[in-house]
Amino acid sequence: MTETKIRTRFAPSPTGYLHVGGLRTALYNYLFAKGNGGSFILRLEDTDQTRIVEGATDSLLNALEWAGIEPDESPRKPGKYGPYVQSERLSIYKKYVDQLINEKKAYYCFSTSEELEESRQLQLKQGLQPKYNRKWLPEDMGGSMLRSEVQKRLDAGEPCVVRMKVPEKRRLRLDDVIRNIVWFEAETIDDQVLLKSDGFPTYHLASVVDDHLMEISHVIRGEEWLSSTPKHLLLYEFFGWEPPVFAHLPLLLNPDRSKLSKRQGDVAVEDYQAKGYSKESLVNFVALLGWNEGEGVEQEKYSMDELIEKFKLERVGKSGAVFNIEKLNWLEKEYIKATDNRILLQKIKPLLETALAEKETEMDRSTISSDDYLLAMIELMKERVNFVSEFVSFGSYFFFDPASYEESAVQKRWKENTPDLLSEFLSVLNDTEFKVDPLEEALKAFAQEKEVKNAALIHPIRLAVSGVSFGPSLYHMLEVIGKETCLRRIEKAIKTITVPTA
RNA sequence: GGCCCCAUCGACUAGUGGUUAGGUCAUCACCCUUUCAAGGUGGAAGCACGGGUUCGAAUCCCGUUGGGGUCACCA
Repeated sequence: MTETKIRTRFAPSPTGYLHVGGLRTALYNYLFAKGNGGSFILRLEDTDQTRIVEGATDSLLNALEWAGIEPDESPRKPGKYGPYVQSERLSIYKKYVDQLINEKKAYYCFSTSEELEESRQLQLKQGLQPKYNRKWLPEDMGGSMLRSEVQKRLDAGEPCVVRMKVPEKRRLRLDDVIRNIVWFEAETIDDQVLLKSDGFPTYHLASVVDDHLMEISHVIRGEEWLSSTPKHLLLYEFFGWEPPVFAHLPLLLNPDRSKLSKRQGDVAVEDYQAKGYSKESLVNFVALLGWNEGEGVEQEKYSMDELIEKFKLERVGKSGAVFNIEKLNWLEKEYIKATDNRILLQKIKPLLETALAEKETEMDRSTISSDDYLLAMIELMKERVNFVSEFVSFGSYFFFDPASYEESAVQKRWKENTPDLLSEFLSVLNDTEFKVDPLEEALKAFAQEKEVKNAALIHPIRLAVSGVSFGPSLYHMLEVIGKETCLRRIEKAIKTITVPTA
């Protein structure tokens, strides 16, 4: 028995950005292909000329590449990437449409959109389900329209479309990997347009023809396609082709459980990219929306390689999944904690350069730009940040003197005796080596001598040095930032902060 | 409205006739602690409803309800 080669595809239309739902669809197709020694291809469905958005193709390609989902083959010249493009294949579709017409499985239709609308309204008024009425069905297909009449109109160049002739009484059976058996009655299916009056195919025709010609073995797509699948099944039958295996994925939902949409938050991959999410966390997160390993496996973090190894189409669920950002945030944080400091360093450098270019700093630029300094800062901050960008924003005091002091912290921590206490402690600090242990010893000894709690020094010093009430261990922070800067900041704080009046 | 899909904690889910219904995120409490995190421990929280089938249903069947998708010369 010969195994059919696994081939999957992702077939977006270039109408904008890559939707996170699209990302998941692409990912599942990719994972399934890779995990089964198959190929994954990319196909641009640009058959609606009116909806094409300039730059959309590039943004789609970039997002996919960023996520690490790369197609295996390309119709372009060797060495150059590029997806299959439907608008470049019009003659192919035309050929197959002609075949269907010759075989009386499709027919020309000259109805105008006004007529169509009128007919729809009429049927609605009669309480009927609006359906296309086959006024152009030729006599040799069971209609009353003369072939010669059709030909005459065609010759006159009258605009027309081609519709498929859906059989009267038929039950169509879909065997879906995820949804099992689904039955459809042919009478509920309209005579779908296959070729539009501008000569472009509709999605239905183009995708069936392409999936066949490109030898796609598994069509893995969103559930929104489920109800048009019987049309596709019929087309495979018309052509005498073996249909691919279908798998209709559950939808991604808004928190209110409607289909995930703009309006209720970000839906574009590039939005998440811009917000600073890493590809690892986004891919990981989206993979878990509808798929899991099962059988008591408690793993939450998966690398792309692990996903390829473990992904099983059969383990994809049936019900829609809410795109819950909180878990994504948690994953992002997990990834930062698990990332090597040197890799984080590379991610932070460009961000820091931008920040330094925009702002004056009283610190030594060569020091704060040095790898050693940044690595030390990363070590202190990595389990406190939510995004890589926060190393620079929340950790700004590693690079800039505080421009202001957190109001509530001043209220709470800056007491009447604080300025005097700090002034005195300053000279102690001046004689202290700026290392964690000596700093801690010095502070505790001083507090004891002055008969104050450690906290009476710790909190004000943190405030003076960082400007905020939260952050890493004080002693570690002081050590990294260094004596010169710390002393300068404490002096400045003593002069600047006014004791709050109770 | 027709057709189709779906239904376990707030969210993601495990579970395929017998479980104290498990895990993760979020949440709450406590511990650790100079703060914030991180970490540790513990808690609250769920089988939509109604009928069957069965000795026994989250699990199988039917119905109800609810949610969603789709009904274009858009994909």
